[in-house]
Amino acid sequence: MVLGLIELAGSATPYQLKQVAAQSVGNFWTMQHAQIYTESERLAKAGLLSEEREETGRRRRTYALTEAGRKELDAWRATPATEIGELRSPGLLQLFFGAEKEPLARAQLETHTRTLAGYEELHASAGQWLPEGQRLALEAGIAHEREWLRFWGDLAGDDDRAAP
Amino acid sequence: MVLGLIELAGSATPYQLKQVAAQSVGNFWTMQHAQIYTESERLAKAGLLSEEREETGRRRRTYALTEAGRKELDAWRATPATEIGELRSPGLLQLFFGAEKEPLARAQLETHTRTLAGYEELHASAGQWLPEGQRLALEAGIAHEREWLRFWGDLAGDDDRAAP
DNA sequence: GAGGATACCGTCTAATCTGGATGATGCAAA
DNA sequence: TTTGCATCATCCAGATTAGACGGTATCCTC
Repeated sequence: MVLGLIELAGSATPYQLKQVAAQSVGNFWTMQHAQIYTESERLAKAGLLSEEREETGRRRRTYALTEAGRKELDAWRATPATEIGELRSPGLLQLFFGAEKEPLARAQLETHTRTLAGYEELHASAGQWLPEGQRLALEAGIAHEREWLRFWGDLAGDDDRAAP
Repeated sequence: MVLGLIELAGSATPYQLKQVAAQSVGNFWTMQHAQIYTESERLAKAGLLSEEREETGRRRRTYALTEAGRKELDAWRATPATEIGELRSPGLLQLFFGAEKEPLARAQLETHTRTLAGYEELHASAGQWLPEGQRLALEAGIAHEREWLRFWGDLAGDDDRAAP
């Protein structure tokens, strides 16, 4: 992720990476900011990033891909992942262990609705100018949010239909 | 998760928890086995679990919910989560950063297909006897797997349609 | 009934990651 | 000038991960 972000940015400080990540890839793959710092350092030590540091003031470190870094990134991209990841939804966990459907569904609906709205706005405003991979990832996010809305929506409505 | 699993089992050793988790909740929320041991220990120390240990041989520890543990679990269930979790799909990450669509989609399709088949089999064979929450969670998993199949299926087919 | 294969089970370690605090720098407005 | 806010880097304790390791029970074979 760090290599990929730096490729997109050309060169960047860890702080900038964190900013960029927060509004893009961070929606489905997160890293703590502290980890971005240590990871950049490690990658530099491994020769995959070049590091340039301000001598004064903030002493920011600016990183860029080295030839080895670009190769590593390409190699990673060229090896299609077979793992599928986890859903890891706290709400689903509560449902699994017997939480009441109605209030849970309402709470989840609210957040998912907001998230979806944000994605769709981004897609409408920036969709056409995004690199294809990023646009597709965004569309995947939108599709899954819609799925969540369907799912929790059904649960929230259940009681109304069942009660009478 | 540990409290919930122990409630379902009545009482259990960490090893058993790991087994049960692996085939159920573990599909969307994982924990390393080492962590299940330390977590059980911590919960016991906090008074939420009772601990009974074999004096000889394997010296297994068997845990059960205490009154405080049941209360804590109930409290957790009664506080609907508002967070929505992450998708965290390695394949999506590669797509985001510009990996080639075709081979990636094929690789992902294969795993997702197998996962979905497993879920559906489970649903067909055990669906009616599962507690409602567990069945619903399984159905959520199935729905999302279907979504992934749609998504990667479109990508795998893209080139065929676009090439000529 | 000895020996070995295999499954069962718990513990350990190093490396990494998390959440959040801390504190410093730079910039702009009052 | 000072005050406030955004920017930025580092640090820490505790939690988590991956996987090795070692011991215990069971069962099979000769």
